[in-house]
Amino acid sequence: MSEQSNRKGCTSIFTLYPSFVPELPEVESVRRSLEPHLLGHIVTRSTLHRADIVEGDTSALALLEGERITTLQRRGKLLSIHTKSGRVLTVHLGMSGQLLVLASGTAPKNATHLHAEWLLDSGQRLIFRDPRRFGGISTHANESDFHAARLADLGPDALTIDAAHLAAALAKAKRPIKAALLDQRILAGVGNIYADESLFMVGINPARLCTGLNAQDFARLADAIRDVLARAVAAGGSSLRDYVNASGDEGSYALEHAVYGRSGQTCPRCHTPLKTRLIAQRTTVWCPSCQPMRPPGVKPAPHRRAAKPRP
DNA sequence: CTTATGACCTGATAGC
DNA sequence: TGCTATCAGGTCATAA
Repeated sequence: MSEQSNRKGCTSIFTLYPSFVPELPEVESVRRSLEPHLLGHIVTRSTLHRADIVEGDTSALALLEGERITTLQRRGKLLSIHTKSGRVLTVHLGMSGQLLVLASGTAPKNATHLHAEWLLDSGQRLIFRDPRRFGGISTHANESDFHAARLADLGPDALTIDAAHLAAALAKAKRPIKAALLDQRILAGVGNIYADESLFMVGINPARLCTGLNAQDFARLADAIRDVLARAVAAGGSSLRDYVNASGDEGSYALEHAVYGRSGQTCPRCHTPLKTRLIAQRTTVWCPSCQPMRPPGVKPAPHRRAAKPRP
């Protein structure tokens, strides 16, 4: 698992290494940690080392050179940097993306795969590093272009997902609920980790088809998604703060996953051996006892006979 | 239209 | 020891 490898030390004043594959909580933690270093500052120089990680205009201006950063936003797993003149630059961390803030004159410990960097008027440098290059950057001249190109196809943010939207979007979907939760057009921010965790929390089998879920299922699922993400944001934030404040230690935080990454172990709730298989091409772990294919008390629907024509 | 699948990419790890 | 095979997964293009 790459989560350990992502937590190596660094000579920067701080590093923003997500403890896990970046999903919504990790991106939100990065966003919050970057804010004090970026907001109000001017990009004095932008440098692109790999043009193919950028979608859109790759000019210095498009890469925010000379621009003053006003806000850092996030929708799902997508981070966006907004400037006073209205330009927008997005960063998606993909599988292995990192955003590093370096003090003047320092270099990252691992200086490979550095694809883009921004020198700030503070002297600090912001660096985008992404070994696997599943992540990337996009540039937009204004807010409406950014919205049309990047936000229009994204569902509402998973941190504030409500039951009504979930039910409306999925009630007629003929696919496993887990596959639907991974679909960023339905809701933005849930990946493989939090999909499995949320489904475990509400006792829904990840292979169950959306059409088999009722309004109460969607309501409890929406509650669980918000809850598990909010708790991860809080924990991830403290982890990053620990790292910044501590003397170089990586921080002791490790989120307690109930099922994710626990293949071959037993359910933390009932101690039944967990099951593992691929759903939507992703490793999926669940408890066959806590997450039955049929909810308790529900019997298979009887076959319906054709109505007899009445004379 | 909806849903499914392979490709992309590199680092870690297991096994020989 | 060094080599090879396998696995991880977010998103996109393409297929069914």
